[in-house]
Amino acid sequence: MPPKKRARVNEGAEASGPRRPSAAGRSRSAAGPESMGPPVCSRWLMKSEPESRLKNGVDVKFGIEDLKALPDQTGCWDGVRSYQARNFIRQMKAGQLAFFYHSNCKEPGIAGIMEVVKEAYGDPTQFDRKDVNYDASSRADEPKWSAVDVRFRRMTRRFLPLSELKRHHLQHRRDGGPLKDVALFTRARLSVQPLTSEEFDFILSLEDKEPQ
DNA sequence: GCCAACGTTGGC
DNA sequence: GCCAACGTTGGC
Repeated sequence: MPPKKRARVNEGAEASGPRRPSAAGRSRSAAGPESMGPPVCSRWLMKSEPESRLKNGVDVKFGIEDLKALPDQTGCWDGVRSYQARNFIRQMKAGQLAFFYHSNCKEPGIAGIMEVVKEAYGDPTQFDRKDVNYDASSRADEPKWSAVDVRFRRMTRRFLPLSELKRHHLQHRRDGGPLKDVALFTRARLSVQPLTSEEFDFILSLEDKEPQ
């Protein structure tokens, strides 16, 4: 789910949820340089719906223009209600970049870039009875769901349509290119997805190329 | 608006 | 702990 309109300045007196002490992120620790395993992901793709749609009578529209319009161009990415997506939210580090992806709309694709400005904390909407994403089963002392704050960085120089990304994905599956395993196509319904910097950089390089 | 893919739930 | 039913996502 996309974030709400709530503006949220990154500050907040350390009201964060549980933080892993250090977790050492992805470090393959003592293993050799090339030990296999999940790729290191320090970039993200986050989906949100730019067109109006009612969910329980509430409009869930939140496109990149809506993020841009918030104070400090910063918003709380709340409402994520899938464990996989939540776990990615919890891995995010301040300063990391994410694509803003427009989903469930006339032209799905990547519209711009944002930056994580506040790391995971308890998603306030899970405790808000009036919120579409209220979760009666979540306990205040152990919030089930997490949110991050993100700040608009810039629009991509052109919109990068899903159809174009898919063409590259299919091509790369044949020739081993950078998008061969990209989560957008291998984990279709995941709303918060990890990207390697190789994937991120390749996608970004498309903005200066002809739509083709 | 249809429906495939896929995650979640709950009976057993 | 399996797996069928169910609900949701999201492209088309």
